[in-house]
Amino acid sequence: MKKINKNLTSFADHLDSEYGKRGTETREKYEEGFESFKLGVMLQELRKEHGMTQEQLAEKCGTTKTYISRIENDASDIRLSTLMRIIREGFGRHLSLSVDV
Amino acid sequence: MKKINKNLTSFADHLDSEYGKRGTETREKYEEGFESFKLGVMLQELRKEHGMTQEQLAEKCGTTKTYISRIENDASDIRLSTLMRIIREGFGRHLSLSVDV
DNA sequence: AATAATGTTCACTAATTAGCTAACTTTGCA
DNA sequence: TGCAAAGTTAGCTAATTAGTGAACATTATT
Repeated sequence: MKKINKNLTSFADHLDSEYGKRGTETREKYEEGFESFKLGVMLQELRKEHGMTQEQLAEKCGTTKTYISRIENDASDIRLSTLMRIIREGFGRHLSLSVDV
Repeated sequence: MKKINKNLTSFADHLDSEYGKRGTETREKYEEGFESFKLGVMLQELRKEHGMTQEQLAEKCGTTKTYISRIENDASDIRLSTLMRIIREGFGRHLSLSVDV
């Protein structure tokens, strides 16, 4: 079950198919660790879709493969500005934030 | 021109109506200051929709009105985990991230 | 199997957020 | 106008991210 709309990498969709809809047990379990794990997966997926190595991505957004690895493996929290920079400089894309119930 | 879907506060929609579609001059100008300004607006809107004061919001998510004010006025960057905490604890909602072209 | 490429971990520093209290300012209302 | 509530700003400290290079580990490739 992969992306339908190529123009939008919806992490919500990814979550739904990967962990079940919100409210289910597996999903709730996931939500608890939300901050500590989804972002790395999201970034790694993006990076691989773009066929880049960590080092190539790092160069594009002015950091190091060390840092990229840390983020992908959730060894660190991240500033919003840094996340946006990686997505913008690294992938030429744009981070959208939305708040759902 | 306000929200159509009450279940989703789409910031992208907000931006479109407020600053024009991406690519236009006003929007590009906005995008440049992206990190430094939209988040505060988004949080303030949310807070007011919930009829809360900064102090009430602060209490709910374990911080101070001082900090909420700083974020709303973009006097500071923010950690992703902190943003999520505010939205979760403060509004009982959930931050969604997506990456669009 | 050996080598190269890719990715992870370690150790450290510098920069920035987050937390806290108090003072100050603005806004709303009696 | 005057008071109270709400919001902003100013310092300061502690905790954490971001940046860096080197060493180590894993994965691919020949």
